Amino acid sequence: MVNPLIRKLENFTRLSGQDKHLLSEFLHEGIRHLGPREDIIREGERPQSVNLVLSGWACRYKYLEDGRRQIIAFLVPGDLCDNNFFLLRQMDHSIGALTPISIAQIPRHRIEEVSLHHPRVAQALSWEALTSMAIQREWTVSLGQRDAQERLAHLLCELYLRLRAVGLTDGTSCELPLRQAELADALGLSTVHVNRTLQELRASQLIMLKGKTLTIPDLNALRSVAQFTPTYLHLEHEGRHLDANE
Amino acid sequence: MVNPLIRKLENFTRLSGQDKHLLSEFLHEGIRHLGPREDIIREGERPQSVNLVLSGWACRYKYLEDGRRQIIAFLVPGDLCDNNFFLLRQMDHSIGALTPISIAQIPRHRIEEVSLHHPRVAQALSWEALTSMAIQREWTVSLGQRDAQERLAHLLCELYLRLRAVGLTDGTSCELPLRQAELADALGLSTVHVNRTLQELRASQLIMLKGKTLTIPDLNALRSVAQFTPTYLHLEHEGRHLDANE
DNA sequence: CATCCACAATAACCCATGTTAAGGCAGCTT
DNA sequence: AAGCTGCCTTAACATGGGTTATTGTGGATG
Repeated sequence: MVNPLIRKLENFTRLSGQDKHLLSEFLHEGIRHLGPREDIIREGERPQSVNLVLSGWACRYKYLEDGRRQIIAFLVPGDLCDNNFFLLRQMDHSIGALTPISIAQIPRHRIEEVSLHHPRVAQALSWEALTSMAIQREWTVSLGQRDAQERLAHLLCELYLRLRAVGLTDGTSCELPLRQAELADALGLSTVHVNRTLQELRASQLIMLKGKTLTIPDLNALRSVAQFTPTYLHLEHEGRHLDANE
Repeated sequence: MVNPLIRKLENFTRLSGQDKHLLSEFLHEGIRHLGPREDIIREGERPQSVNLVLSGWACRYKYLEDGRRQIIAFLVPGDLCDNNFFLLRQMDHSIGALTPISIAQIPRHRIEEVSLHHPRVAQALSWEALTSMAIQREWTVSLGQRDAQERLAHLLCELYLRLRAVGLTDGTSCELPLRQAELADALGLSTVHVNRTLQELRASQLIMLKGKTLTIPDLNALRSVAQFTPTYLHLEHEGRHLDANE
């Protein structure tokens, strides 16, 4: 298994052998394995290191006092959970595993060392932070303006492209190890309505979803339902252009 | 007028005289004055510098094809509009002025220089980026889970505390130069419903809002309506604790 | 000082989505 | 193989908030 972070960063820039070596050393410091519903880090804790998802899915989430839960972000292989968060006194949200997951714990000093002495890698890590902000902004747009069908279709497009960027798609399919309740908490909808909306997308032949496998037979069709524009993922660098259907 | 960025960063850390000197030099490079509805930077452009709000209000926003608009963030004095965005090929959203506004254009090389040679200032700028991400996450929670009254109350608490952090409150009052249509686009509600909800908050004596002045006679009361917890603003550093009513 | 104009305030009606409740089904467990 | 258990599906009904339309209001302008 190649370090999915390297794979992801190569969507932004070419990395030298030395850069990759540096990044692959991130893995040697301590790998944790967690099961579904276990927390990687919890609201209120003080983060001391940076967690990198190697395999499996996780999510940021926050509970309100009365039990409502919002899933704030999904984290897939190659995603950094909390880059730079050690600057803060405490986590303002929790991060939990959704599937069995393995994560590398990267000690703070390694990150700081890289950002001091390896500007190219530091830049790539900044790019990863910028795209995760861009994704958060796009979620704001979805939750504020898009209706249920657009919102769901938009999320599925995003997840498919993010997985493709780290080599985790297979033709027109990818894993989608989420329960409808988790989709609901991410989309700000009820589980019942997520179910209805999935039925609609299925009926329109826009998606197939059996078990934990999602198939998008015609990505452009789904994109147009969602008004999805992939720009915000910032996956194309100079001279390289993404064909969303490729 | 003191550089509001310095004022803001001092909520995170103590800055030396030299640090402050460095930061105040950010202002000398080019100050732009824009009127309401003028854009600071537009979706699709390639950012070449970093914009700092000195006075006035701005917002990030994005239009969907059919004219729906989401306001993604409000920017008040001391906020950096697009720190590090020059790493990206293009803006994935626009930033526009809401009031007459003055902004400093900080050239890319100044920022890079600081992050290479002045780690304390670089850390402070990272902190500012981390808090703006935290605010974005909290907006995700609001849009996904909170009903209209909670959402509005939450936003007002947030804005009041952010303004207080840069010295722009006066007792229990602050400026709120937003039209109801802008609140609506930020909250994912219709203008009609924003109006209804403002009436409710007024009727409950939770806020007073005449002209462009907002008064929150009892911040804790408004906080409890919103289930507002200020942690995510990360305004208290070691040894210093915020009294939300102070 | 009359007229605009942008914005705020209300009212009447409607619909997308929430809520509650009741099956259904597949994969474990004993 | 019977019975759980967790999740998906569906139905009936309720409601928060949207839509459309009209009126009010205060500050700018000729």
